[in-house]
Amino acid sequence: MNEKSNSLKNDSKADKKREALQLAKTYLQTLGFNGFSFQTIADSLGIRKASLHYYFSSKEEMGLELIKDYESAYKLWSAKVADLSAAQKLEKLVSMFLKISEQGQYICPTGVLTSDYNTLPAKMKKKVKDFHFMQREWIIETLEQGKKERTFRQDLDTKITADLIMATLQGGLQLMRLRGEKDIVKKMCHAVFESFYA
Amino acid sequence: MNEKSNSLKNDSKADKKREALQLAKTYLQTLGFNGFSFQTIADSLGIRKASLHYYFSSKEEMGLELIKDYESAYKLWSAKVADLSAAQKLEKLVSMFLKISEQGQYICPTGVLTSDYNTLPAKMKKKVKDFHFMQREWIIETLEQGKKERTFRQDLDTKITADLIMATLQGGLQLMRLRGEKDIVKKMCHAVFESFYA
DNA sequence: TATACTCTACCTACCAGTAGGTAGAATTGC
DNA sequence: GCAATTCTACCTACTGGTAGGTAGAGTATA
Repeated sequence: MNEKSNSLKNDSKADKKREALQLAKTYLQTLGFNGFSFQTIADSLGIRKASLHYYFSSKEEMGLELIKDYESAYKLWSAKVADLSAAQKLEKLVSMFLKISEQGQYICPTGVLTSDYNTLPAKMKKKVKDFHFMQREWIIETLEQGKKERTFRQDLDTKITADLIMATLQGGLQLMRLRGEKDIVKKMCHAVFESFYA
Repeated sequence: MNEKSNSLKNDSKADKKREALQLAKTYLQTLGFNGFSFQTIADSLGIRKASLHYYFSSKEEMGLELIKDYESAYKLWSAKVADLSAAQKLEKLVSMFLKISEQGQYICPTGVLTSDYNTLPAKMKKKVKDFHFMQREWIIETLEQGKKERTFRQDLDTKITADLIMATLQGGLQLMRLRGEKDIVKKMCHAVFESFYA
């Protein structure tokens, strides 16, 4: 009475919420936060819009969970690359963004949320900022690691360089969307990274 | 009945349309194309929403006129700097973006429209692309000018560098919005431009 | 009087969110 | 072991509000 019914029900329990969040991520990164609605997700999921409110009390809350998801994914990722050299870490960072861009019209979550920033609910604004500073901190630390490892120039301004990397990746994905040429982000990043080396 | 009424009415003739377009630009660059409505503009303008349809048959058409405006402003600007050196031209380009960023929460029009791209009407998508390629062409030519002038490195890849400049400016303004630090765009650009010189 | 401009009044479609209900599974009390 | 109850995972039907857009009347100016 459990083995069999489990196989039937297992996937339609609490991970329907996960499915919804996954869809929301797709829509967020392709259409922006104001570009999709509960209806959009409900239709894709095959349930009613009202039922989504069973999982998320409001769109704002769904947005907050979305960012929390991105954050924990980033933390997981950075733990996985923790033992690499600074140069390798940056290479992996670019790969991650390249993977985003490969999925067609996707752009990076922080980029979308920054564009939509002024229309976002207050709590989401704060979360977006926090997420940004988290990513920035990681890049700064990685650049400092590279200086200690003597692979990066000692006079590298890690803060400005971190901003530069973020802007390049964020802006790069957006150019990619417009032009469809998959390799421009890679080329751009390598043009930037060149100047780091000692 | 004319002298006096003129001073009162003069500005409310055909340039009411210009006023509307100016407001639309503000809203576009702060809230995105889906972040404002005819209602928003009508309220700010002190007229009814329906009256706006006298000037713009649809929001799509208003969007198209908006981009046309940006385009002609860009052409005017590039004509004005035509006689400068390549290095000076790039400096002026940065100044233009800095001026945008100074107006608080403004980001660059191409950046916004790229973020909203997938929700845009077809004709607007095409216009956005055209505008992008126009800007790109200008930067490529300017970089080539700099190579001829022997101020820029001869092995500079003008196409990739043009993309890099655009991504940096576009992404930079977006970081600015999030962080509020006005000088990061300037610093980032100078960090990039450094590597151009011979 | 003609035309330029703005209005009221309305439309349909969609938005986020709420009220209240239900089938069935899980848990509890005896 | 079985009935009473509660919880899960949805549902239908609706609210108030906004979106883009239209028809046609009213008003001002030349």
